[in-house]
Amino acid sequence: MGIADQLAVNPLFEGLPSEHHQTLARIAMTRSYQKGQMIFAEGEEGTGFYIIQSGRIKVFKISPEGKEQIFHIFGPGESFGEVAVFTGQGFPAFAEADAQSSLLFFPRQAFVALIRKDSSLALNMLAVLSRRLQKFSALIEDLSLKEVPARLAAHLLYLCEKDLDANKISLDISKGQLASLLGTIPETLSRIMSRMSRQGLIRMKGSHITILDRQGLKDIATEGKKLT
Amino acid sequence: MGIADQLAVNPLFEGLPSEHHQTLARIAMTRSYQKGQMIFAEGEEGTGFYIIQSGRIKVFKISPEGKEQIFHIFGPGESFGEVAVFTGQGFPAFAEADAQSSLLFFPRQAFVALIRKDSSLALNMLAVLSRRLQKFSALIEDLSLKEVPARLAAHLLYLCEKDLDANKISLDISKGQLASLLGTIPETLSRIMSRMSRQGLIRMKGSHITILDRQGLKDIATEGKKLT
DNA sequence: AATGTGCTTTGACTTAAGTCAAGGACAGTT
DNA sequence: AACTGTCCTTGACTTAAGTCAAAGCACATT
Repeated sequence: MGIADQLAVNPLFEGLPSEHHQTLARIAMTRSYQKGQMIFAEGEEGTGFYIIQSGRIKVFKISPEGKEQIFHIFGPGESFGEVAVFTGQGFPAFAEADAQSSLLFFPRQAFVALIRKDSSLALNMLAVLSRRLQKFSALIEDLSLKEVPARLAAHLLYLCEKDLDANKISLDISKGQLASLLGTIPETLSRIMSRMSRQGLIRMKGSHITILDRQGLKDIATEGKKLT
Repeated sequence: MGIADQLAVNPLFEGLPSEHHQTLARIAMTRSYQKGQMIFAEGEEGTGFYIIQSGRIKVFKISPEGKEQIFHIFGPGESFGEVAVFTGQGFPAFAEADAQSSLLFFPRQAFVALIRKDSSLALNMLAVLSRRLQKFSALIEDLSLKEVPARLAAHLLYLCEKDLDANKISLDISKGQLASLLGTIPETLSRIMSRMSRQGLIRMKGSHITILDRQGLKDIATEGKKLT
């Protein structure tokens, strides 16, 4: 499959005339990254943005003490680094390959020129950024208004909806990373998971989690119900 | 000053041809709100967005226990509620007038039609949303990686830069609201402020704060330095 | 000046979550 | 099967920040 065909099925570019897909394919550059390799650093000038062809990218910040908050882990078809394109300021966070990854890089100038010509592309981009803003709102809400058990419960329910897999989840990230995604540390996550197991809400077996009591999790996630 | 003239100086609309300012003025509707009146609720369908002519608007979420996290307090010239316009989903938070306010409401359909015709408008909107995303990133970072003294220090330095007022700040919101903006509660904020006073970092007199030791605050805000 | 209402501060206490340190489990390699 | 490194779990302890309750202030109104 050529690059233009890949782009045609991406939410950012769907509904565009196919000659625009051609143009996009021409301005895009393929870049490969090893696991652990940095893609950009916080503050670095944003010369363009990325779409993931394959692999997985972690976007995060680090505290002076070295603690890491993961903002998002992006997979194939998703884009990141757009914000710097439109603010003209540096990247607001770090990005690192979490696995061997192949990315498409879209240089800022060329992309902005294209957006000027195609208002559908602009609207698609607005939709993508708006959705990200919604996600961030949810994360802020979680971090400041909810405790870790509630965040974990919500996340498990989310995973299980996404995978549609009845109520079996297999984590595709390490528990340490999950902790960072939820704004906590591995020890705390571990303790809370075992409390949930003890209460019969979930069953854990390595990276496989089965949800036993969906309603119970929902109560913890959204009502203020406590995990004893 | 007519509405079109106000719009011409708004960051969202600057650089647009003046006939577009006319069109925008025609589709905008003026709405007035009393202090404390709700503008929209979380989940409510987003039929358009708002620009503030005068007054002040608080955008926030509430936990099941009733604790409130303020996302942002918007003043004249700023816009809010755009996200729902582009995602087509409900508003992601509550908005309430924090003072008697006069707003311009832009209905979704008409505004999207205009964005289709004017790519500069689209780019301006992309810049506005991108900057908001940056702010949210900073808030997430603060909530998960920093303690309250660091957030407060950063906020004081921010206010003092904005006002340019050497190192005198006069809070235009209540301390309770400041607490909510920083993701904490009034008691904690109060204690930390008095610790900062005792250490000679700031002087407090009602809602007037003087920064005495800028570098000391900076160390607390960005380096991991502790407030004893 | 007196009264009341709504912030703000202070004190004593509780609690969620982080730290530090020691074991376990597990996967891949030799 | 034994080894090694990494990740995960558990326990004992510390700490930041939240809760509850009581004053203290300050400003507006009568």
